[in-house]
Amino acid sequence: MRKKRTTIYDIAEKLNITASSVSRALNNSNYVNENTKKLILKTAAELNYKRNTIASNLRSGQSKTIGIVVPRINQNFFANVIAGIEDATYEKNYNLIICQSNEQEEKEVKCVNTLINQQVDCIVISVSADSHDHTHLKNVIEHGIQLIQFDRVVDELETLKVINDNEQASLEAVSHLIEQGYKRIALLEGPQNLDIFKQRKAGYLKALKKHKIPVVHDLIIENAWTKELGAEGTRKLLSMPKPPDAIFASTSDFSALGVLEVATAMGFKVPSELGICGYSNEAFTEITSPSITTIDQFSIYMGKTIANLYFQEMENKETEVIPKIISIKPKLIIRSSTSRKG
Amino acid sequence: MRKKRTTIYDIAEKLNITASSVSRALNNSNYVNENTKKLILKTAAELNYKRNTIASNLRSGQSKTIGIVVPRINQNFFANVIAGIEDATYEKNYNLIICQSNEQEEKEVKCVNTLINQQVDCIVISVSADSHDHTHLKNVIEHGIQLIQFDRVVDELETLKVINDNEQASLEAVSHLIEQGYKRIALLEGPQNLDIFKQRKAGYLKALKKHKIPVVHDLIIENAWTKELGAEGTRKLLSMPKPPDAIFASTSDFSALGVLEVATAMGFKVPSELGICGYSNEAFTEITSPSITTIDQFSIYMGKTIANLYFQEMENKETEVIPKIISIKPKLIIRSSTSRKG
DNA sequence: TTGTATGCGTTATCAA
DNA sequence: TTGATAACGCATACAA
Repeated sequence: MRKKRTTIYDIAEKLNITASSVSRALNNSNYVNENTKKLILKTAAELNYKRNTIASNLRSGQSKTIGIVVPRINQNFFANVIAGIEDATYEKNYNLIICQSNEQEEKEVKCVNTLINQQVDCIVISVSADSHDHTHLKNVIEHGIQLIQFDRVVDELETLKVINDNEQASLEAVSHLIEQGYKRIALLEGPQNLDIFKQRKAGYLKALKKHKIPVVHDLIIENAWTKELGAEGTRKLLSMPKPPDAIFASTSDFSALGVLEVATAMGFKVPSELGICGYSNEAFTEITSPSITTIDQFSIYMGKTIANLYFQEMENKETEVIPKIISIKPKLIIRSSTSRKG
Repeated sequence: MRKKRTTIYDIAEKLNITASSVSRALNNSNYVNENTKKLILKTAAELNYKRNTIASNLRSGQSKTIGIVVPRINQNFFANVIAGIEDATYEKNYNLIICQSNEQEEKEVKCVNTLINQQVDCIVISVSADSHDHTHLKNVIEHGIQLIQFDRVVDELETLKVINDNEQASLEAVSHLIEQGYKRIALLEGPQNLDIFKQRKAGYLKALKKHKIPVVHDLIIENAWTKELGAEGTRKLLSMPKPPDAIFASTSDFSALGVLEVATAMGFKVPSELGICGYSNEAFTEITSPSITTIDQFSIYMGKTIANLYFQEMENKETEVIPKIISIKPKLIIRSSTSRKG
């Protein structure tokens, strides 16, 4: 069923020249007669010739392909980062191979290996939640493949990194809550083996300390990073004898949504009796009632940054000093769910 | 910087055998001594050998890669379809190359050509809004590459297709509105060069006809397929001397959201004075107030269906009759924005 | 069961 | 400016 494709030999044969000349013309080399070049290009178009990138890649030893591994493709943040990367790489004729780890280390390892097999030039990864062993990532480096971590990074691995300043963002969010007069602020935290969640917690603690508010450990709920878990944690919190007057869902807006739903169901008024702050600026946070205060991570921009970082690193090998870690400052988006003053 | 990778020759050399034996062992051929096979596999692991998929693909003439072209990666529906495809193809060790056309025909053509160059085995595409010429798609077929269209398909192109039954879904949605007592039902329609939007309009017209409601052309708003355009159309509709009592935003939930915002701002009560129905079951439709009635397209399932369709088609070449078009019946999700009866 | 030889389509090097 | 040839790494038909 697969018909034979036109190759440079077909073109050469038809024009009574050699494949080398055809190859040169197709690559716009200067060492071809202008007229034969035109003729070759014309014939190539007539024969509907398409370059065999695989053969070309095998010969040249590079694939012009970037591999991406994310926990889930269809999560807003990741989809946006990928879109950003695609945008920036498209112009340079790079391809993207996308894999999702489904938050499982085992699948993550398989994905990474596949990408190594594929001879990708660069692997961009945000590690999965249950990722603990990192030999597969070291392997990437050993194979001479550029490794760029983003968002969820493994700190001890010395690679290029593009991250959000999570601690600062959390600090600002919690400070904002305090300024709004909230005094018992609860934290929904994410898996602490992921640095991003550690940092968000650190920002929370820092804000409390800065404002001399004591840390109440009962107000910190572990592993509340889905809507359901967020809801569950909220039920617990709001049933306490002294419930919190604000909840910082540091894991995600989904978790914050869980908070909002439970709070509303339990008759707590938002924001007057309970302040809510999420994380990620998912589209829906703007249209809930009340709308949810959250933190924008500039995800598309983050993708573009990742791509450009790679290109820079390629171009100036050892000629320029390149920052190894790019930290993007997220932005606190203040909305109704935390606005009880002016 | 890129170190030399281990090849089958390195393994062969080390074990004093030939590359063919190594190749056979690595491919789990039966024509290798069990012991040497074990030895080879062990040595391969020791040397951190990774198969060069590019070379392998060049040799075997197939790439085990599926190319995907969608208007936007970070749109919920497409992200979900891709996630579904990834899920189903991952087990079979297929790779995905993802491109976005940004709704531009020119970029779509470039994407498709890149994928042809990459020797992908299959191209999965949902055409962009301004797509008119389809020679690039015919080209895919001419190159012996399996072409699967989904959602936004070009009808006249005889390829495998996975679609939603848009007409039926719209018919049900509008019928539901009528049953709820709405009498002047407006339609926000999408670009009519895309079949999906034609079909949705057809469903709308069919429902009116079925219930003997006359078509009022002023109630049909063209090209209202973003939140902004939906809002604009709604302002127009609700300013009419005889405004509609329901709006079917057949293009998307975003458009429906625009309707809801404008309606609320203009003081129309939803659903009592104005019914609203969207399309796609975006996550946010569940949490607006009121929640929005919409149509679920089973996007992840759609992705899996696409992948399985490809595998079936590959396996039973000419042995079985395969349906060329798979139509998935979307589901009407009735929520508050249209519920004014018991 | 193993080895030999060849080709997949392209490009780089060298010679003409 | 063009042509001949080798090489990228792997897989397979054929011979041994």
